[in-house]
Amino acid sequence: MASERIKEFIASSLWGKNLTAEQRRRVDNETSELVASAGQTVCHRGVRSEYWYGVVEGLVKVSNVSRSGRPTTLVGIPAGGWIGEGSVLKNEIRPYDVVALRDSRLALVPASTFHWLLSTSLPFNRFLIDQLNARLAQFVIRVEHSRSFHPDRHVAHCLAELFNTALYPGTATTLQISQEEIAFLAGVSRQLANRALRRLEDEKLLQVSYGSIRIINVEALRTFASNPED
DNA sequence: TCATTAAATTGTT
DNA sequence: AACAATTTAATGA
Repeated sequence: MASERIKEFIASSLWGKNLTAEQRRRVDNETSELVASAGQTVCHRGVRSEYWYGVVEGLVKVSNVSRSGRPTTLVGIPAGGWIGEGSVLKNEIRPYDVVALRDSRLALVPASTFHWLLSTSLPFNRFLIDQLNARLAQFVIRVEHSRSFHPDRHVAHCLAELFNTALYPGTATTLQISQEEIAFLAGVSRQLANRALRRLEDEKLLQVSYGSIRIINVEALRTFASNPED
């Protein structure tokens, strides 16, 4: 049985709020909670995907360590976001690690519950389509950026995605994250991330401080990512 | 509460 | 990648 905290999280989530009372009762019953401390791997690569994860508070990343030991972060998920539906849908071995970037609280929806929702709830399906579509758009833009070397734009885009209110309604304007992690997230060097952040601060799009950033204008950040004035 | 030290993060080459 | 500078957290008087 989920804690009050988790119940509230589900009830206010983009898909949970549209379930019937009966459906929500079942989800509440079957969802569990996981508290992860900073740096902890929530779910290891190579394990069969048993859960769909919701980020109640904190920040997690989906990452991969190459054979040569180089870490690559594919996507960051702040509070309010959901992750892991791809593997649960395909019932496959999880291809990536899910790691907590700082102390985080997660909601664990079992794969069986997930599939039941998929076959009974139209709003749930709608949410999944929106989520997958948003991810697709995110990666399409990334491919575009990877072909033209514009690290400032790219970092701006990655940050804007992190503050995407359509995907992560719970995200506050301030996020605790180091510049090093932002660099991993954007797939650029720390130097470039540092340079981009100060450029974006100059443009009054965000404010950087020790170990955290505050977004001042998400829309402008998005615009900057696609329409730089340089 | 304050000073000292270690650890984390940032700035620079 | 390496190093220096800065900020925060932890410790103990």
